[in-house]
Amino acid sequence: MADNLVIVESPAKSQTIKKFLGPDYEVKASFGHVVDLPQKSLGIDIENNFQPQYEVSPDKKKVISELKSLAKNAKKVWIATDEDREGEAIGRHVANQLGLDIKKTSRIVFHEITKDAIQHAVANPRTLDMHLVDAQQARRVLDRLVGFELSPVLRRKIKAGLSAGRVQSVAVRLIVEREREIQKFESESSFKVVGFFIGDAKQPFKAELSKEFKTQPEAQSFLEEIKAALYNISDIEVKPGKKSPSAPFTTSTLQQEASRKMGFPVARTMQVAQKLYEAGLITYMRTDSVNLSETAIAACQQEITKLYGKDYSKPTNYVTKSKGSQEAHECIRPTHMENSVAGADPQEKKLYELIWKRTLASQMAPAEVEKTKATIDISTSKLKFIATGEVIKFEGFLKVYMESHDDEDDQNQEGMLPILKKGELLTMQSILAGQKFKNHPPRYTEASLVKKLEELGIGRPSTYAPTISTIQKRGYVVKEDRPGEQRSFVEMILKAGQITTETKKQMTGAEKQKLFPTDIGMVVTDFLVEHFSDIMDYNFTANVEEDFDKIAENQLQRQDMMLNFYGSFHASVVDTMGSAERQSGERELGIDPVSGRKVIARIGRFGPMVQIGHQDDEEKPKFASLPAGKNIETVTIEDALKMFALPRVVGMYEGKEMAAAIGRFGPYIKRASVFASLPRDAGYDVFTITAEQAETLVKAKVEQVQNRNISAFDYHGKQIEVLKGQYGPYIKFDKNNFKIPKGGKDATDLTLEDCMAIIGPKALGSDTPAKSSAKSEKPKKKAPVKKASPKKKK
DNA sequence: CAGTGAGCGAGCTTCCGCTTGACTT
Repeated sequence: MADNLVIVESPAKSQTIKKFLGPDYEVKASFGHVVDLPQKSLGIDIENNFQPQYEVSPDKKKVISELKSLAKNAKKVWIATDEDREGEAIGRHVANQLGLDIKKTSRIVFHEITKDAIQHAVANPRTLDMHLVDAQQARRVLDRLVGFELSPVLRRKIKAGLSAGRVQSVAVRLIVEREREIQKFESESSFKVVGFFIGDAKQPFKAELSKEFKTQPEAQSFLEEIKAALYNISDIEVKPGKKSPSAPFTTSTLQQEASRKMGFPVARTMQVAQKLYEAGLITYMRTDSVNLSETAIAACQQEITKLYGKDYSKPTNYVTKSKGSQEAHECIRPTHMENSVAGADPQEKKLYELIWKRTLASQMAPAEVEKTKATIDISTSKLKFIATGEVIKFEGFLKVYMESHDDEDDQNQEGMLPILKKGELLTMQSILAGQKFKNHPPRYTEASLVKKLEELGIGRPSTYAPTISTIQKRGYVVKEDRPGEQRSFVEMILKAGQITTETKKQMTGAEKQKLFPTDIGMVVTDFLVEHFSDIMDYNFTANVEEDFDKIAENQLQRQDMMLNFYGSFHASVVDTMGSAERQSGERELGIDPVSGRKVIARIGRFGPMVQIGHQDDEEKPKFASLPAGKNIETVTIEDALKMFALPRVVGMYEGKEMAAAIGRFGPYIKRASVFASLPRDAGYDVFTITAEQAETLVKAKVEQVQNRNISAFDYHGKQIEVLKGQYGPYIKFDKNNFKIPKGGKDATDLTLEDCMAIIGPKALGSDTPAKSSAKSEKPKKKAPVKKASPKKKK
């Protein structure tokens, strides 16, 4: 039994540290927080200085009891949790649970896991910082109060199942406001003029006109003006420039780059990184620090020198600049720089490579470039053409890594220019004046939302991915692809003294894996902004963080901060609960020309919808769902009226009606009891699909269902079916599906006994032969009765 | 697989941050 027990947060870390400390030290993990507020109640004694009522988290009971018994047998316990607000609190809570004397317990910290750092830490212990712990308590209590008091307001005033919080509600707000900006955005177009020239070097190059024209006539008259012009280079400017590498990865920048370069959702990036971390291949993946340990810097230097030579190495220490960063860890980097390839599967390998390259590049020399700018005079105009080019003189870090950007299409791809001389006369090959449209602000991707949140200091590395998934789970936001629209644009070309004008078409506005607010998301945001503007303020977190810092520095008492915040907050909760009207996002679209009744869009019990008429009218209102891709704010009366035309009878097939409608799973054709989905991307439309097309779909579906059955058996009055499914044959029994094990019999050869074996005694269930036939009939009778009466009506 | 659409309010859920598995598909 070791004399010393060291407690850290992460089990993967404990292994490495144990190696550095030797046999006298046992290193164990707390697995994060060990106590928390109760899950199902507020757990804060508001009257009594907002005292939190912490309890051991259910999944940590085992951890605590194990630590307790180890601590009993150890001579000394060291608290080595992360050096930040949360880590200090974890340390305190662990010490409490183990019954240690807080004032005497040794607290050690390190920011990197190297032998030196750990040994230095052990040689310089301190005690737990209770002010820092207090700051964490303030953070925890404030988040709980906000979440548990706001969520019920939303459920009462908007819809069941909703939630609000300091982080998630602001994240949704960002997306809602961006969407409205985009809706409001009116794309202006202008005419950009590009000339293609050839000089003495006989190598064509292009140059842009220094001015854009607002209208086509302006652009056209310019082309007329220069029809017979001569061009010469009036000036050449050559400037050296530098490009520096980016800092090594933090959680947020890793998520952004993995999203841009590999298309990973943020949760996947974290899962894959976790695997790499657990395999000991990279450092901790939840960090806001860009700091590299000295040993890591040295390892990079060695690797760069070996691979590319000494000139490419430039050891650099980066400084973290993000708001509210706590820097308890290093940046995300490979643990062994000499391994340029690592990882167990293709995703891990790709992510590792990205991390390796980014880390290495961060320690490499800047790239040196030469920027050339040539000004071209036009003999018949005062305007000038400008040609720019860039030549890389020294690759530096670009040899390894090039960061990508969100707005790729805005970037001017600066290419090479041929050798040009001042005064050189140029031959104009052609001049192109093309209509260009301004783009609306981009919608957020998961990763760009994380970037924005980090800039605002909202959320932490450990919560970025969960937050993104929460706002989707709550139905505030959806991640979707949206098809673009066709747009026509004008292009004029001046060539050999002739101007030709052409109208071309292009696709625009297509979105891939972008975040869109839902109607619920918009209504909730509007409601919260109206009634709780301070919490919805983008600076709310930054402001409370200042207070937390003051608490940590003993310049502010936790109770004072809580009192100050809660007084006005709770008052607005009570006020809003009492006085605010129920919100449904109702919007009047217009008048139905047939009935003369109002057409409105609103959120109903089951989500957004359109309706004709009002509940209070004598005639009952008619309801329909919103068309795909529309929401309450964008739906038009035409869209709405179209939806009321469904289900639409398309025609007859063998004496029975075929109807087209849109259901939960998209558009479909129904004939008798057969439902056939309209295949996507096949150009079908529920409103226009013909009887012939519908018939083909129905026939195909019927055939598919017939082919699906391989065999069926009777098992005490229940069916065991062997079916052909999308992913191969399977067994269906009692509404459950069972996989047929590989390597066994063919699905077609399975007997009843084989099927029973696959289903297993547990799933075969209670209706065993042991029970009397009378008993086994009972549930059978009950079942259809239950089905017949709709379960929701009460 | 493919429907629904009110409101009261019992009873349940809800927050953010720190960590991994134990579960399904």
